[in-house]
Amino acid sequence: MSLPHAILTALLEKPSSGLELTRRFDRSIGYFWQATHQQIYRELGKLEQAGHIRVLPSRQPTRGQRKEYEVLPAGREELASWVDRREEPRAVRDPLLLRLRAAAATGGGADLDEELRRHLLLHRQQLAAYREIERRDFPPERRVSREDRLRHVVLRGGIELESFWIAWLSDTLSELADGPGEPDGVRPDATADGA
Amino acid sequence: MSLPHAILTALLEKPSSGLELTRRFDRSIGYFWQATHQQIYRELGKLEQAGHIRVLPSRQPTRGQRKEYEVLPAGREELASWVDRREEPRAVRDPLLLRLRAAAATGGGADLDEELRRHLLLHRQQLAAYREIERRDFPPERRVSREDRLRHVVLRGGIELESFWIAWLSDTLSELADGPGEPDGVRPDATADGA
DNA sequence: GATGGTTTTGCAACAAAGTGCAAAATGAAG
DNA sequence: CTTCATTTTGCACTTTGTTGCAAAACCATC
Repeated sequence: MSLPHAILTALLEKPSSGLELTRRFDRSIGYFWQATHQQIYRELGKLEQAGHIRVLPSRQPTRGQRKEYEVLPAGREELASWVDRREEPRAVRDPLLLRLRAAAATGGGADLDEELRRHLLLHRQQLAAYREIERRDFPPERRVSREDRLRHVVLRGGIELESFWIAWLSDTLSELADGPGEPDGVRPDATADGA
Repeated sequence: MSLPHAILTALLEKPSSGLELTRRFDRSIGYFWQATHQQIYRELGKLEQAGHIRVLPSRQPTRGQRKEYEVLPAGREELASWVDRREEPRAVRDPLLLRLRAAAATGGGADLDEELRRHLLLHRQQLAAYREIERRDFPPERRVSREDRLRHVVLRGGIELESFWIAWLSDTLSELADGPGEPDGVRPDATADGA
């Protein structure tokens, strides 16, 4: 539902071929909306048919030939109207939270800790990547344009989301680590069944 | 991918009919994984065929007749093995962040503020709901079971996620509010083209 | 005991997202 | 100039999620 808009945004920032778009979805845009090259090509086709984008230069062979796309006025308008639309906040839908709940229900999840630590590491790496981008692209300046501010707050969103995960994972690990505290007063010490 | 596991978890916590499950997906479980009743019935059918759950008592008419499901050992095992599986952290995929970026690209988004404030309100309400659940279900006690701890950290996850959104939305609103600061030194005052 | 509303279950069609695979062009190596 | 790997594009299939609608049971009322 948002993929076409993600693509329009990317193409507005810079006209690109399908492959370039794919690469850009592995960086910037993709940090907030992922897509494989297959999805992208499919959507490019639809957007072209809808008259929202067009192929840039001359050659028009069918396959294997690079095609650069640019956004047409209709596409820009569609994107602008999407921006102004009202949409309900996306509800949380996270498998990890669900898995913890399932662990509570089954009484299992012996080595959840390892998985949590693994996620913690990954989120730390992602946070570092975002911080690096912020350092590079948003040096502390006054008088920045509205556009720059928008891009910056989006990045801040990514940064704070990663920070949230890191904090939550850390809390969760320590909460599950100290004193498994069984309901019946049993104090299982180092036995591996704390999980 | 996770829906069957969400259902198994819910049924482990308490055997239910499709309709009861639907209601429970509007509360607890649904806070982390949403599903409509149609999805739920479809999935119940699959889970039954897979031998993961079964209809509880006697009557077996076809339609309109209430059916209570319970989890079978095979279902519990499937769930437990899912808990122990490794899964990559789910990447961020949020339309609102994307929309801000689109606003930067189109130069539009005149009344984004209103939408941001609306989301802020909704997240505050959700946070209040979570806090209420926490107050009711997790009074400050020592010696809680591992299961309770798990359920509690999941709820904390929800609470902190909502807190993140509230903080980010507030920051974003104030960042976009003060001095639109155009790049060329132009200071557009109340003119609506700040967007 | 027919009628009409509500509850509970479910099918069917569609839309969006994810995966596997291959065709046309391009370029390098023998 | 043939062969082979690589680049770029794209089709086809599958799964997952969403929406619209309806059938069977159940319940009340006339």
